[in-house]
Amino acid sequence: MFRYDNGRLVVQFQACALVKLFKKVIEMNSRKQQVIKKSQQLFIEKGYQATSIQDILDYSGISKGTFYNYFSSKNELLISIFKELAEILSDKRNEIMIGQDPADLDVFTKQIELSMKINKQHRIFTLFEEVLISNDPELKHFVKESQMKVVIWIYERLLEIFGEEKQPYLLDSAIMFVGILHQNMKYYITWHDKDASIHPVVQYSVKRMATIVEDLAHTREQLNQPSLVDKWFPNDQTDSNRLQEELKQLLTSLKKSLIAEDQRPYVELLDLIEEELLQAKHPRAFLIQTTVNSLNQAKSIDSSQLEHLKQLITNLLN
Amino acid sequence: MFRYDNGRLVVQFQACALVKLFKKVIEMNSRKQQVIKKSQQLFIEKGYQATSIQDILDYSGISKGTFYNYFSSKNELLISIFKELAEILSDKRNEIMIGQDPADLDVFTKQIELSMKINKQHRIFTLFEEVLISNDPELKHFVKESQMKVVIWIYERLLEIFGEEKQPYLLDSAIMFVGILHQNMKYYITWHDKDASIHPVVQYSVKRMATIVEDLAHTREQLNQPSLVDKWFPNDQTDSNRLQEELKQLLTSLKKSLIAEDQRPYVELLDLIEEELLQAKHPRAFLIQTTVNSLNQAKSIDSSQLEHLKQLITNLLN
DNA sequence: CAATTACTGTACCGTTAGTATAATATATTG
DNA sequence: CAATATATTATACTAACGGTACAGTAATTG
Repeated sequence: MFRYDNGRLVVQFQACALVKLFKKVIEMNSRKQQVIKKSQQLFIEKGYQATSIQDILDYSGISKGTFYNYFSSKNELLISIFKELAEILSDKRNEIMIGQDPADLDVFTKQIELSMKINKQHRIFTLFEEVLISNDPELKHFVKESQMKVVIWIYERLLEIFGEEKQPYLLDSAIMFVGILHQNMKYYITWHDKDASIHPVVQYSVKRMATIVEDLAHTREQLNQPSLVDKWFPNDQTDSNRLQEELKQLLTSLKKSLIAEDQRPYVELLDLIEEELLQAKHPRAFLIQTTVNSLNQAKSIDSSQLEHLKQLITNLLN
Repeated sequence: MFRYDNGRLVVQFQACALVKLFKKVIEMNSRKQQVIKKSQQLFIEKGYQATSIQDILDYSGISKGTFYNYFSSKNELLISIFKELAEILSDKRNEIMIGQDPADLDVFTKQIELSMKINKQHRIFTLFEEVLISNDPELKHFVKESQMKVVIWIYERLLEIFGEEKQPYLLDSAIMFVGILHQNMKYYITWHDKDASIHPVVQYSVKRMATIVEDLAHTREQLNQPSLVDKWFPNDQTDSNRLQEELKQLLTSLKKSLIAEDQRPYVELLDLIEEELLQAKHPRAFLIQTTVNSLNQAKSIDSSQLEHLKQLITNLLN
């Protein structure tokens, strides 16, 4: 499987074997995921505070030792859950964007509606609120940053939708949109049927936001300068984030065409690239490079996309 | 002090003596208030969860037995604090309204700004959030109801400001205004100087809300019917609330004129009426009646106002 | 097979909210 | 003033929690 060619290490094997190797290296599977899943269920049912570690142990069928082998604390478990959900959310949002006009307000509405659905399912708001309190500064910071990221994502989408000329007012609009949306959701859910579609709420909220954007552009009133974002998130971090977003979008699009062509194994390869590149603390360039090379064999991936992918990976790895 | 006149019990004495009697009957003073005050300080500094009961005992210099004699639990203490703050807020809001046009948007802005200031001072948002989590259903319900009351108060103010013809859209407007305001506050505070005036934020938020109201009236879009409020708060309760609000406004106005005329003792009498009428579980009609009667001697209170007061009290007591 | 690794079980620590109670101080009342 | 009632203290206690420590066991791997 490994061999030297002119002093350079070369790895060659089928996609399947590579997948196996990766799965082991990345150790993303196993019971840890199970524990996350189970505790997530418990948190949804009972809430974070109300769920004791003993509950989690009983429900997942592991011992305390194992738990603290996986997670250094209950809070760290919660962060893991949040991160996973954020990943899912981001993936699905990108999926919606494929082949669509980024400036289409309806696409944005669909993305928000989906986010709200997942939020509702997993009680993310409740968990966030529950945590904003906790004494763990790390956890607090994580949640605050997550919420900030949501605002920034919306801000950047609004930029695509309303264009550069509205830019000075779009950070304010994003902030207020989040407020409108959450508050509307809250009361709509308490007053209407719990299983009622949230679509009207989202649509209604988006419309209000659009009105606000127009109004702000007209009255030229501004509360927060969009440049404040850079202050909070250092430039290189936002740059990196942007690259990550771009990569994710590209990957989702590639995956879709692969699935359409019935070339599933390659999808797994893409998953593994994403995994190693975005999740691992120290991505192993060598493994990623190998995987990308083996993508050459996939016919449904055209060379320009592959070039784009390689470019993104190089940028992300430096 | 007591004497019988034709078989009817009559009480006659000066305002001062009456005040003393009341203070004892109502037992509102004493160290309990001190404990509330001290623990409030601790909650502001350290947060609710992070403040242990032992901290409160040490800081207020009482024993555990006394604490649990005053409050049945830590949560109940928190409710006491909330109730007191709500009282203060309501008082100050009414004070602002005296002699002003209820339809003036600037008056509303001032009321909101003041509420935000007090909220900021006492970290009410944080405490509310901190509590939304707790497992105590009573506490949760209390907080939710409090937030709902804020929305309803805003809704009723908007009704005064924008008039009946906008009524169908004012509940939605109130809900979204709360979202806009809170969200704007949150990011404004994190990005700007902590001691910066919040006036621009409030003004900005109110303007957006006004835009939304106009837009809704124009597009005729509605998410929540204002009648839903009655569903949540039974009619008699909202009626009672309205009476209470009216009483409070009248009292604040009376107090102001009394202070202007330098007749302080009567102010205390009014305080005691309010105390007994709105706080006590079973207001003693007899005591209130007596107090009101002794108000006849105050020259700065005209008879029409006194009649109004008597009418309100009768309505509230049945 | 041997050695590393993953996992279990149990006992333990410090802290927390809340209970119980006997002793003591402070008011109230006849 | 003295008897009584009430308010307060001090202390010891319970049960639950998050988290630690560690010796023993099962599974995996080269």
